[in-house]
Amino acid sequence: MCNLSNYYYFKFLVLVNITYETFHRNVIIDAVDKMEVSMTQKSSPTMKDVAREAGVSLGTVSNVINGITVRESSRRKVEEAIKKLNYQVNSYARGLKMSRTGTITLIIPTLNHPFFSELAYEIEQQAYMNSRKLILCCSNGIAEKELEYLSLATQNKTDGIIALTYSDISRQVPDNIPFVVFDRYFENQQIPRIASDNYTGGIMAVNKLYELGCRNIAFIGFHSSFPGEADKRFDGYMSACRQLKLTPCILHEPDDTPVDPAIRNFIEKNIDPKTGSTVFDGIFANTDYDACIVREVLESLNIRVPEQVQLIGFDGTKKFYAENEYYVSTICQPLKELARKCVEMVINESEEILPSLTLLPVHYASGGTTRD
Amino acid sequence: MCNLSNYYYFKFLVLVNITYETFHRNVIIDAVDKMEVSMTQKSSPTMKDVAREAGVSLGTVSNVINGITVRESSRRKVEEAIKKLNYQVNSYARGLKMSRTGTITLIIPTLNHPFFSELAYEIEQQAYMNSRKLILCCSNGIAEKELEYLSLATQNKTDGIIALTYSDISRQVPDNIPFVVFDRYFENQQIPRIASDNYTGGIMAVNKLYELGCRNIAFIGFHSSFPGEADKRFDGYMSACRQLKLTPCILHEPDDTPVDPAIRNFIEKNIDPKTGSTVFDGIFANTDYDACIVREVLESLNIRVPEQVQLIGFDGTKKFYAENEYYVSTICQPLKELARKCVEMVINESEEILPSLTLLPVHYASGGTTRD
DNA sequence: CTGTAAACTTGAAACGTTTCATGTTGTCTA
DNA sequence: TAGACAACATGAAACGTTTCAAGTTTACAG
Repeated sequence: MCNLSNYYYFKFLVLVNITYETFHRNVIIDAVDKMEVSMTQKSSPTMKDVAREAGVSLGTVSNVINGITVRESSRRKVEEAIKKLNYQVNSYARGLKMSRTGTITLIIPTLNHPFFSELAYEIEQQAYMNSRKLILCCSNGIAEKELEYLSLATQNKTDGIIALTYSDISRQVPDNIPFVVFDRYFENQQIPRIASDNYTGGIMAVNKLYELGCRNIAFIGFHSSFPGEADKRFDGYMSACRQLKLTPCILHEPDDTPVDPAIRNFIEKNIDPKTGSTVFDGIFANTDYDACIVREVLESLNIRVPEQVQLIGFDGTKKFYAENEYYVSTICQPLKELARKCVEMVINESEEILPSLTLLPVHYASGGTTRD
Repeated sequence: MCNLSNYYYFKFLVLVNITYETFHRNVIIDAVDKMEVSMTQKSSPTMKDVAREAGVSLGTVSNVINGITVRESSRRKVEEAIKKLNYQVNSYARGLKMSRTGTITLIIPTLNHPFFSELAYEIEQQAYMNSRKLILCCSNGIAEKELEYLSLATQNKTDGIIALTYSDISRQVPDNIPFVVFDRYFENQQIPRIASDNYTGGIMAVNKLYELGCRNIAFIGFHSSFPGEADKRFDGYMSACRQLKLTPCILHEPDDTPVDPAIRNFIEKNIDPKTGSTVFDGIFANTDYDACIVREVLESLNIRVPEQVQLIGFDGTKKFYAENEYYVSTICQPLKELARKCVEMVINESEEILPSLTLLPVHYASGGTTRD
């Protein structure tokens, strides 16, 4: 029974015209099992079958499949047999023997955010281009789930792990599984980390706002309790303010703060009663997510963006219904390149020593919340 | 060499204080291999190791691991040994023996659309809850890639396939791999299909617009050349118009038409020169994607939504920066339930005959493009 | 204390590959 | 034509599980 697909099962019922109940009697089940063997060739053909069909040995078939040189005549016979039997390698047998499985595991909080989903998408595409399968694990940022997924991954002898977690799982990663970390900053500094150049991005945002006329630039952001490269955006902001001799004006709370009220409160506190506008004329928001909320709050307070306040976010989140349009003006992370780097490093075919930190350049893109 | 992580490799170089070049001489490589064996215990412990450690037989260890009853004292010994050796099942060996791998393969066009990414997310969560791993395949809707992914999946002996494709791959699916299809309509009608109740959704949209005062309701949509349940939205629209005695007003083009110009053209053609507004006062757009573009076009023509024209889309696409807010008023597909159904049916633990079509109910949600 | 049934344990065989020492064939030289 | 070497083919062993027939222990009734 167990190996019959439902479709096939259904066909069989029709064919033999018996009821479901009768069907379950052992006698009939046996009959079915036998039929199955003769009708469909039950389990897929193996290399042995191919070898027999082609009249060569197991080793020769293996050589053909793995592209090892084989006499032309043998190769042809084997290839014909493979086609005839519709043979497919059993990658679990291969995995067992080789202890290489051709899978990469991605541990990511969620897909319900365009940044994560796009990153996951790009990583999948890169994995595909490198003939790897992608195992997707959405941890929701829950430490226990992160660990559980990790141990699943090691159990499955995955060939590499790409992680974007909210807890330090590096201690539990076996030495022999390649492991790269996106953005996050672990205790074990030897683990290769990949991120955007957030620091430069922060500087870029402030400079852009300055260039566009802002002289009073606020920072709005929420920091995770778990350290990562994204924290550098704030550092970039501070550094640029120093450079440009601007007075910082900052909302920087832990990320368990309710975002909307905090932003509203911060903005209201900074409204100049004389002008009715805010004391700042530019805002650098730590993420596009924050920037979108900032914009909504500003609009609800009848402060016009970008006329009264210009706004730059971070991430490069694109409108889902328009290729290449952004929800807000933003510093774009190079997602495709980040994905490529992650996959390349986790595969690391060259077997070189990997840099412990790889930063990729960001760029600015206008999204209507700035006057450019 | 090959099994050393880079981290470990690096440590080793430091330890032994030799140069990279020297390192590659065979002699030294051998030395390393030997060291590795003694230093880290190279490959993970196997059941045999556990059995030896616990002083029981292989079969007993297997029984403990698989929750088969075993004498209490043996169980304890085995569990201790497992902990001590940090044993983990090798799921490739298990997969080989059982020809069950614990994986579900999802073939989906992309993650760069909130509908797909949310669906993928929910399916992953369901897979996790059923102790399955999710292999993600983004085909970009390219037929060849769909087939390639499919054959990868069968080669990997996946336990089930959930597909949302733009070509009929059903013929290539082996009989013995459970297969369910999301939305799409294949030639082979025995394959279980899962979708939202698009027909009712279409009716719902029209009724809602009618309820809100519209008496002239247009349909705007683009149909794939590959048939699916989503085509029923249009049927629902037509049916509701008949019911309510409304005159249909339709833009329904193939989906390779450039969307933006088509919509602009359609709308402009339907502007009443007297009022400056459109002849229709309500629009049902086939997807939220279309609806968003419709809104942008309307706004660019200075037609106000929802004051002059009310607009309902389809899918239930939420704003990425606000839980439970929609980009447009919409008919929501029950993504979580759809995902649950897909996984449940592809696993089909009860081994029942599966319905060939499962439709799940949709519901309306306001998103600011209607006057409610 | 014995006999018997029930409960548990044992280890060889099998799953479908890859590997590799050994065997076979073919080719070229002298 | 023999000898030597290269090229290729062969199939048993191994990878780490599960399974299952056969063996051993335990519990309990008489």
